[in-house]
Amino acid sequence: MDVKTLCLGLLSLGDACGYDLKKTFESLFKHFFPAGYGSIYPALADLANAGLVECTKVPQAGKPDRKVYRITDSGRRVFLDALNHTEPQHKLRSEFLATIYFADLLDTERLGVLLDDRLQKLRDTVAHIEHIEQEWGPETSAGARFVAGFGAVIAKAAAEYVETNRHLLTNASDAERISEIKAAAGG
Amino acid sequence: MDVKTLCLGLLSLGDACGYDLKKTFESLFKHFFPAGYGSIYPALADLANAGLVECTKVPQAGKPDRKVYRITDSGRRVFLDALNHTEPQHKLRSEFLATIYFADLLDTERLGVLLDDRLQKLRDTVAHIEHIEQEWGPETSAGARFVAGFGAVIAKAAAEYVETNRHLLTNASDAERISEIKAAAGG
DNA sequence: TGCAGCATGTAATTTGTTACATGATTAA
DNA sequence: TTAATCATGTAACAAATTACATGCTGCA
Repeated sequence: MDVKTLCLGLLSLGDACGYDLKKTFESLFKHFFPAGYGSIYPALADLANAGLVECTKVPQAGKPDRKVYRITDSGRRVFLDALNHTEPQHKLRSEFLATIYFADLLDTERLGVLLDDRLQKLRDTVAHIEHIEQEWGPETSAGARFVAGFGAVIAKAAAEYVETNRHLLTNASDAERISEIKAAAGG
Repeated sequence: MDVKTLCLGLLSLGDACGYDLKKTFESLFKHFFPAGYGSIYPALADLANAGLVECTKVPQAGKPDRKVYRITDSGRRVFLDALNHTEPQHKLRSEFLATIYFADLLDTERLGVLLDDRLQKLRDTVAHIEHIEQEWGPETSAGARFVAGFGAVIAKAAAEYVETNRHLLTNASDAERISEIKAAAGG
């Protein structure tokens, strides 16, 4: 599943132009499947080229034509097929954790900033997801709700972990750190 | 922070050849910063080319020369600099969540398989991290322990979420699903 | 006056993945 | 005899990011 396939999937829920899709990617999706214009516009062009979507140009005053895409029957089939016959991956790539791995090479101040920043981002994530959920009506799909809940739970767990364990990286001497961490692991 | 920089960082902890680094990437790192030979070997070549590491060839019987890399002073400086002057990202790309978002397009059986698979992978992750932690001696860095703990906590939280909420995707009628999810969100 | 929002894209670059290519040793 | 481990790489390909390029409207 790449950006192209996901665009196709989003179009299966309703017509949209590239700008609209970008907004969708900026809501819930941004937390687990980010994409920018540089991926979305070429994806739409490819999909149209393959006959999986159709494009209608809507003229606008003082703006480029709004190119509204609609999924075709063929597109629906292709998306269903992708959904059912590919094993979905779940990939994390954390420069944050890689950096923290080398915590003893960082000075205390820098380490504090990194942890604070991450914590802030995690809290922002939770707040953003909860905000999105509040705006959802009763028609919202179970899938969307499940995914939002997943994101919120993970971000909360991560934030709590950072909060309760950051002192292990900064406070104590090496010997103290180790015994504390061992004790924490046992509980 | 890319694979190249991370290789440099790992070499700051001790000399290694590409094969050794791959094993390191297959232990804890695989859960938050995966890399294959196709990234590691070119990375080492680049680092050597830039004078950030030095390479010593150790002849072996019936095997290619073992190319042992050692970080240089310049390499250490560059790594320290990267660690201190880049804001580390934390990127998730989940085809799994994207697929689940479209749960209502999946038949129950397929959905069940997807959830079971993910659950199994999450449990494998927890088991693997705990196995790694058991083998660690008292000299293990606080950074490594923090990162391992982080990974384990997140995987556990994810597994628990999937376990306790999967029925929302499969069991009930649409109307029942929605009220259940709302109730769960409130608690 | 300046910035955010609407609306489109292209092109270069970066990065990583996958497949290919080789080959001895050792344990089950 | 078959698979895993050790040990090296290259080359083609896929995919996404970033920077570039344009330009009107409406609000503060």
